[in-house]
Amino acid sequence: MIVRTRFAPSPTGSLHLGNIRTALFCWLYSRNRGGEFILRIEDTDQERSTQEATQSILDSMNWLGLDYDAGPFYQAKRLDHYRSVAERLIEAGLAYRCYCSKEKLAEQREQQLANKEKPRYDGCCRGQNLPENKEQAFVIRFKNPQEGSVEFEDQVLGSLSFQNSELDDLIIIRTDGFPTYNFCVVVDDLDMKITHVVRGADHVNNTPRQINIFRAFDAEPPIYAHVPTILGNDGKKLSKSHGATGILQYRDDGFLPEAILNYLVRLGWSHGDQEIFSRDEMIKLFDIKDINKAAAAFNPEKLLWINRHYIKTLDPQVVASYLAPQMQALKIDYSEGPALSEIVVTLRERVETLREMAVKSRCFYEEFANYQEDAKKYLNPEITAFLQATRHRIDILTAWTDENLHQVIEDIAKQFELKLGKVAQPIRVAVTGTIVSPPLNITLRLLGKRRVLGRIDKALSYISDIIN
RNA sequence: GCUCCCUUCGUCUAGUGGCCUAGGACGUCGCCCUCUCACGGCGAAAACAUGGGUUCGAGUCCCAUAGGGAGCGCCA
Repeated sequence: MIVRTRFAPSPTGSLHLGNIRTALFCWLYSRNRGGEFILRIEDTDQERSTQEATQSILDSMNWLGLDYDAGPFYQAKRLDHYRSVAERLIEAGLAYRCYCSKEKLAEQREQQLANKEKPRYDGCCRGQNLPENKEQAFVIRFKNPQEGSVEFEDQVLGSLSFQNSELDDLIIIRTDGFPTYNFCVVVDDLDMKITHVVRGADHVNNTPRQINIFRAFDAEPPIYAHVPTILGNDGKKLSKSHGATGILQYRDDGFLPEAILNYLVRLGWSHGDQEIFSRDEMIKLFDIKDINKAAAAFNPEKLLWINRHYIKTLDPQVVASYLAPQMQALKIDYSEGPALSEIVVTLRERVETLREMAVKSRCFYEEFANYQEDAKKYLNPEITAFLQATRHRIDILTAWTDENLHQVIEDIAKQFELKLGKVAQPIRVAVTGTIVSPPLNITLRLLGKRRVLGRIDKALSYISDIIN
C-alpha cells in the first residue's frame, strides 16, 4: 500500500508556524515512506476564502520547499460532486433534508446552554423523510448512528473512544447548497485515496463524525494522527485569530527556510538529543510514532539560534542568494563593492537574521552621514597623529590583503607605543562611523582603499572642526 | 455545563520499571579567548504538578485530585 498524505488548509488567512508544522509532519511522513503528498485547498466557505490567502499558501509551501505530488485541488471546483454524493446518501436513507430555521436552532442552542447541556440538534426532521421543497430553505443532515461508539487508534494519542450518543446529526449541505467541512473532508479523503490523515489536534473531536460518514459509504477510514497544537511563547494558543505571524513574514524578516523547518521539526518531535537536522536527515529519521502528545510552546530565541546556525554553516553562496532580496528591500545598491558572499563570510558570526546582515552591510556600499553618538568621543585631537600616519601607510600599500592591513595597524600601535585597541577603535570609528564592526583589517579590506582614505580624511577634518 | 485530550528545568526535549545522584539544547549567569561586537571553549544555577496505589524497586504502570488545552457552528 502506498502512503498518501494531504495538507488541507483553508484559504482564510496566511499560514502560521502551527499550520506549517502540521504540513511538515505530513510531508515528512510521506517522504519517509516513499509515498505521495497532496495539497488540497478547502475553500468551501465562500465568505471567508480569498484569492490572496490561496496565493500566500502556495508561496509559503514553495518557499519552504514542501513540494506536493498532486494538487493543489480546490474543493470549490467540486461542488456538484459533493451535492450528488449527498443526494445519494438521502436516497440510501443515510441523510435527510432538514427544514428547521436558523432562528429556531439558535434559540434551541441558547436554551440548552442555559440548562447547562451540551448544545446539539434535536433530530426533529430526522426520520420524516421530507421531500425537496424549493419554496423553503433546507439543509441536508447526516444521519449519525445513535447507539454504540466510535473507536479508533490515533497514531499520536493512542486509542480513542467516543459515544455516538454524544454526536448529533451534522449538516453536510447548507441552505445555499454549499457542502460543509466534515463532509467534504470525507468525500475527498476517499476520492484521493488518502491513507494517513495527519492534522492538528483541534480536529480530534471531528474524527468520530467523519469516521461515521466513512462507514456510511461502507469505506474504511484512513489512519489518523493528531498532532498537538503549538502555543505562543505566552503559553496561549497560536492561531490566526490571535494574530499569529504569517510564515512569509519570517522570510521577510530574514529567516532561512532551513531554520524554520529545523526549528519546527523539533517542536513535538525528537530523535534523541539531536538538534540539527538537514532536510534529508529529517526525512530519513521522521516517524509519526515519535511525535509527542503534549502541546509545545513557540520559543523565538531558539528559532533565532537555529537561524544563526544555518547562516553560519550554509554555503556562503547560498546564504548570499537569500541575502540579495533583503538588500533590495533596504534599497542598498550592492552592484559595486564587496560580493555578497564576502559580506556573508564576515558578518555571519555577528547576526541573527539576514535582515540584520543587510542592515550591517550598508556601510560597505554607502557613505554614512553622521558618526554615531557614542562613537564621537573617539575622534579627538590625540588621534590625529596616528590617524595621519595610518592614512599614509594605507596609501602606499600595494597588496590589499587582510595580513598587510593587520600589519599596518600593528606597526602604528608599536610606533606610537599604544595598545592595539587604542589605535583600532578610533580607526574603526573613522571608517565605519560606529564603535562596532568586524575585525578592523577585514573591515578595511572590504571597504577598499578609496573608501578608507576618504573616510580617514573625513574624520581628520571632523577633528579639526571640533578644535576650532 | 458536557465530551475528548494533555502534564519532566523558564522553553524545546531525552527517558518505554533498576543504566536517573534525571541527560541534551535554547535562554540566563560566571570564567577564558580578544582591536570593538561576535564566534568559540569551559563551568554553574534550573524540572519528574499533587496524593494514593501496584512492585523488591516508579519519572516510567494504575487510580484520584489539581492545572492546562481542544471541541460542542449552515467555520475549517
